[in-house]
Amino acid sequence: MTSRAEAADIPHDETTTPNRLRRRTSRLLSQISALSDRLINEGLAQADARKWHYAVLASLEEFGPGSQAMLSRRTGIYRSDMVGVLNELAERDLVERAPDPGDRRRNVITITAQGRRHLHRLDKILDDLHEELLAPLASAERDQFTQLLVRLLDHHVRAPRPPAP
Amino acid sequence: MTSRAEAADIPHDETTTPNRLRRRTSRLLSQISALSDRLINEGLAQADARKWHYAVLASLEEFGPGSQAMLSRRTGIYRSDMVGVLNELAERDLVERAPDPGDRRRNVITITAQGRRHLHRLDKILDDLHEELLAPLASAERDQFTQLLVRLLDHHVRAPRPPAP
DNA sequence: CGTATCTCAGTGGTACTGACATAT
DNA sequence: CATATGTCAGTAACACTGAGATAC
Repeated sequence: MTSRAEAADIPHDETTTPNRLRRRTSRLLSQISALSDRLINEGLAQADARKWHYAVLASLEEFGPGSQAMLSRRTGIYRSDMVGVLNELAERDLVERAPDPGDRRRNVITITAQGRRHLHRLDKILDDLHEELLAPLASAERDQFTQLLVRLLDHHVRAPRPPAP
Repeated sequence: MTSRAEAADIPHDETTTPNRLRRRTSRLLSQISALSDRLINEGLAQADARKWHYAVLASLEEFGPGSQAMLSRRTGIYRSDMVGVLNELAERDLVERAPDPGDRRRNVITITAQGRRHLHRLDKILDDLHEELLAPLASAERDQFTQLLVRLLDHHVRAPRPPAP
């Protein structure tokens, strides 16, 4: 009698139907983000890396050496968490941490040759993972998607709340 | 001398420039998702609610009463976490939890009249929060964005990994 | 028997806060 | 003095695992 109750568990294709539960953008975002994070972390784990490793190494290669606070702003990692990430990277000889002679509060973080090689490996891995993540989207749609995300992020990072005039 | 070093911390408008760090979709996703989660949780907190509350109540109103396992599948909340969410909702008299006479393993969860009122309040709040979240996007772009998210989620939920034929 | 349900206990990574010493 | 930096300790919510008891 109740044996058929399970059939309707997950709602079927109703992408056109207004469906509050499925269409709340915030819900979609967190579900897909969780999915994406899991995918990326699993993939990077095979190279003994985590996603923060990539963020820091990429930032170093693109913008050059910098202090921990600067790296923190570039990558979005809190500066209290940056310490641990840099510890891991330094242990693996992927970055070097040296005191800044010009400002003795700071450390200057530099990517090593080994760090560069590692970064390029991670880039390859991430290419594959993104291919998997974005599989259902055509190339133009992927660009569109990325552009929309960039605009959202820019808006909120630059104007966290409407500034008081 | 070093006082101007901070000026270049955060890269400026380069949405057209290929920028590995900023354009990795997975990074954009988790950053925006974190942002969105914070926004939504702050907003819902003012109504003594959390996002899971909304998911469960909305699911109940749209699809009717159901067991905890069914709710779990509908909302994406793990069965083990559903227990706590339902405890909170039941404490507030927003749902009722009664044993299923037809299957004594199960509880039947039903939304109460008070739960419905609460849900509608949450819906209003969420409308405003989404307005804020999606502020930089035009209406058509919001729909586009949502559609892309839906397609991504559907793809990965229905085909977690390419199914063995 | 195997499987599904509800529950609880616990883990690990994450975002974030607060505080401290040191230096500018 | 106020502010910036690197560090550490700790919190809360979250995604997820595992196991036990009960019922199918």
